[in-house]
Amino acid sequence: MARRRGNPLALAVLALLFERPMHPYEMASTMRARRKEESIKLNYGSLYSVVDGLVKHGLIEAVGVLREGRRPERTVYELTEPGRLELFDWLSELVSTPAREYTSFEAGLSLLPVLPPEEAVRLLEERVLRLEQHLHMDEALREVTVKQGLPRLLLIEWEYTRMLRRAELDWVKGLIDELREGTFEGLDFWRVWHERCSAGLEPPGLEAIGYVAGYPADHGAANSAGSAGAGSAGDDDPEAPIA
Amino acid sequence: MARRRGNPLALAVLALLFERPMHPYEMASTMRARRKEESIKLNYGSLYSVVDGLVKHGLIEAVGVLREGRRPERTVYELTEPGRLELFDWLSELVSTPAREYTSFEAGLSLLPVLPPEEAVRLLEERVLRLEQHLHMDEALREVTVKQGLPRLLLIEWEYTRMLRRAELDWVKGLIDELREGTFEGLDFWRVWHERCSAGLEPPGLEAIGYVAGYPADHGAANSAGSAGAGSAGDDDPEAPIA
DNA sequence: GCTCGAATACTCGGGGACGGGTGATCGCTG
DNA sequence: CAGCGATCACCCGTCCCCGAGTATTCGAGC
Repeated sequence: MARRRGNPLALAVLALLFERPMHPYEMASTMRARRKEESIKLNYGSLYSVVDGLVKHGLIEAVGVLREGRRPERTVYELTEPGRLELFDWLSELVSTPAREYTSFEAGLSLLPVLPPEEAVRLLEERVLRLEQHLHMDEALREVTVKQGLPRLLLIEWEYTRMLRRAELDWVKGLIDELREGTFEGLDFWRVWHERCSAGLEPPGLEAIGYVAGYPADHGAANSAGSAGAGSAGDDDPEAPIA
Repeated sequence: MARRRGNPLALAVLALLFERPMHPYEMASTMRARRKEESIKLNYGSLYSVVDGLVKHGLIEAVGVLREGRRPERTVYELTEPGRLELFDWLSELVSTPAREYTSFEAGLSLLPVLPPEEAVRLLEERVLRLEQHLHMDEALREVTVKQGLPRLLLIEWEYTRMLRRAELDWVKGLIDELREGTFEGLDFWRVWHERCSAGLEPPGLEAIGYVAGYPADHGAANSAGSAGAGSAGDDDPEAPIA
């Protein structure tokens, strides 16, 4: 009971069984045929464990085992009533409620100051190229798929991701421009800070540009006491924040 | 060697140690102070295991154990030379190379046909509301943070996600409109398909709209035997899924 | 009729993430 | 000075994920 909604693959399984009973391998094939592995991560290891999980929670159940020719057995599953409810409930949640997702580009951006500005620009330009390539390939693949007769209804997620990629592309281009033109706020601080770090020195704190404490005002006193520790000389600022 | 680049939290650890030696708990505090937990998933369980992993691969090493007052011991780590290289290499990859990411909304969209169209619209509208709320809260939080003096350089990732959310918002609105106006291609098929599934019948195949086989042309012959809709034709089908 | 490759159907063991503990200490208050 | 809550610092058991492997069988071509 009260199962943790983890892997979306489980939802996909429920959705497939909503159409008709299937055995796991067939679920995988169907997902492939409909290009759903593009939007829902699929691999066999996960598939079978996810199916087991659903059985254990009573959301699906085995309806029989077939053997055809002398192929291995195939266990066919069907949706139970609780499973049907879970399917609608879970899917509703996914659609109606934006969830915090952590993308790796976001992670990269948030650590960007670690790189020297010039290097950052170079890498961002590389990203632009790659994004453009991906967009073209997507486009091509999409045309093929549509020609095969898959209706738009079954490809909305493509439109979504395509639009996101495009938006990202534009944004990155804009960022590059700002960096190139030098209109990006704090660029000089970036450079200085980076040089000192690379040299193995204590980096300058944010005081340099008006930043005072590493903590929001309300945390006030409580500070990770001994941060000064290692190399730096005795100084009045025991907690040079970024330092 | 040849370690698998998994959790971005590991990268964040490397980045922090690039500035100066720290003990794990301090890394966490620093990330919080800089609002990095917004873009890189942080929890203590992962942090300590990630640190262990980095030590095991020789990318960081313990430089000592401090005890201050009579607090518990704190093991302080520093970056090794291989660690420094890995840091730059990994970060470069994140920035320069777009990676396939699976978001849950994408998963939701790709299974959307499971819901009746009216319900889908309702849920999408809910999403619009929630997105707008989030955007406003972000905006507010951002203002506060900026007033605390965090420079733009340390908040680029916010600009990125904000822009993404905005783009999503617009897109969802557009989709809703199309569905409401009935200009969305295949809407009637959707309705029919859904009703039959709900009634426990075999859903109509895609032949109804010109789609022929579950597989792209080049797979040709090999078809997961029953995909064409067992219920419809006379049953020469040897493996009608359930009995 | 034989071989090669692709498809079928699943198994398994390692590894990593995660969340919920667990003490111990510090500061404040009555 | 006793008690209370907040903070500090870390550990551990569980669950879940995943990718590589395996054994079989069908079909196409020579």
